[in-house]
Amino acid sequence: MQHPNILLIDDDAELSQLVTDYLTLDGFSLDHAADGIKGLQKAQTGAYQLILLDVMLPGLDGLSLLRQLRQTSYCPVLMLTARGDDIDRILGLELGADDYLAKPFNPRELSARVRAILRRVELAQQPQQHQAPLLELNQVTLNRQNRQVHCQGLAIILTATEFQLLEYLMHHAGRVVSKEELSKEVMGRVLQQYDRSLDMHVSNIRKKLAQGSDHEKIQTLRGSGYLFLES
Amino acid sequence: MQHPNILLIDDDAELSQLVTDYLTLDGFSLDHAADGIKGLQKAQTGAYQLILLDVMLPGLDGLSLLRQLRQTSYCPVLMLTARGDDIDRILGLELGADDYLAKPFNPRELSARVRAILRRVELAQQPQQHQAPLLELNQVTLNRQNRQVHCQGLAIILTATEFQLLEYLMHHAGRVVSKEELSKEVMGRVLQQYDRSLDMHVSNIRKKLAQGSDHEKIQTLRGSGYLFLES
DNA sequence: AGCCGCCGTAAAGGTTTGGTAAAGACACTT
DNA sequence: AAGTGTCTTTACCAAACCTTTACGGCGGCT
Repeated sequence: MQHPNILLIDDDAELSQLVTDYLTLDGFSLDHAADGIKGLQKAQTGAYQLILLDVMLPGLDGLSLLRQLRQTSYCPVLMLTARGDDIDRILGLELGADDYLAKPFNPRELSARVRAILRRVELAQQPQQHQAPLLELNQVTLNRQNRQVHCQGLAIILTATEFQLLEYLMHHAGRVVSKEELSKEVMGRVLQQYDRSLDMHVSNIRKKLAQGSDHEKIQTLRGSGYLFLES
Repeated sequence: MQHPNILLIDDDAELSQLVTDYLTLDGFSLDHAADGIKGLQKAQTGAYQLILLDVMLPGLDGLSLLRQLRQTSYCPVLMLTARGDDIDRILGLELGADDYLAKPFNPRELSARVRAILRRVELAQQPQQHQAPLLELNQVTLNRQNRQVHCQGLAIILTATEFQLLEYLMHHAGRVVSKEELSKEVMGRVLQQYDRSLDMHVSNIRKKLAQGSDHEKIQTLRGSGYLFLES
């Protein structure tokens, strides 16, 4: 990657300028947002390889922003904290920050951490490298970039889970995907007996897709799983 | 792979228990070693699909262990580091760790990274694809991917059990397969006296295949079993 | 020929699976 | 505190499925 795009979300103008200057010198492209609302909007465009996020923010605090962002994006996030912030909470259970740095920090250390995260992400993503941003199959168009789905031109509004589920099915179109696999890969948990959550999501997706066309798209193979039909 | 085996090498008993519990819930089989020496011995058995390795260890530190392991094994390794460890050195060129995670970490992130690594390894091994997705014999085409069966171009709808049964017979075409074997392998139980279930399934498969062609495909060897004819 | 055991299969019976409405749980928003 | 959107759980139902039952055919054996 030649010039990784980094989004800096911080309301301290002086610090922001410093960070921007330093990281630009190190070969990164910086973009900046000064409050949480604008920051979230920019972050959700998916245009960045990494996000530097201040915890203390006007508009929308860093932790809330991260939580919301995580519903739609796995973009790596490095948190900028004040000394004394609850580190455990930031990196802890429900939130998925990748690293943190306490202010005031040494710009060289920031740069080193940024590079470490980017290297890690690159390693982890090598297989999926060339993932098409657009899936188009059986009258259904799924756009990974803006997370929009259309069926015969009609916009379909899906929830985060529904989108991921449909994405997984379409990505493996023509192949039967077991409910176990779906549960694990999409919802991140092992399918338990009597867990009907997955069925509900499929049901809801079908209902929504049916608005655009009455042609069956997701086939049930009783006892085996679901299959997205290629036509 | 049903339950990937993971070896955890860490001397922190509490953390080890936590990780073991969490990953077990996620469908992994965990084994544990509390010091570097035992860890290396276990790792070298080659019984694991992935190794979680703490850097700070009694007996033999994680980096040395990794170096020694790498002389004989390419098993993927995820390093568990303390914050502030020299990430560059861990992931760097000479040592072959696949990823790292700084303590304290989010168990969910650990699980996600574990799955990411396993997926990557699985992808890399796919070229050898031991299971052909398509079986084609005696005018019958059986597609494992989309679970479809055709006979002379005509689509045949089979139930899950029927499909598995036909798959097994076709996979062993030209050899007589005993009813005991079929019952065990396909329906997962030993054949009991007066159990006619298997016969019924065969009967139903025959009936469905007959829609596509009147040529006999599954031969009965009275007292011995069934045989899928190669032509 | 007559008997016995194995197999084919129609039909009946019982079980499992999946679709879906509705209610609950949870987090975030106003 | 009430409202909203999302995910999960509960509950009911129908359909699909598997197994059992029952009867009949056929082959080998005496």
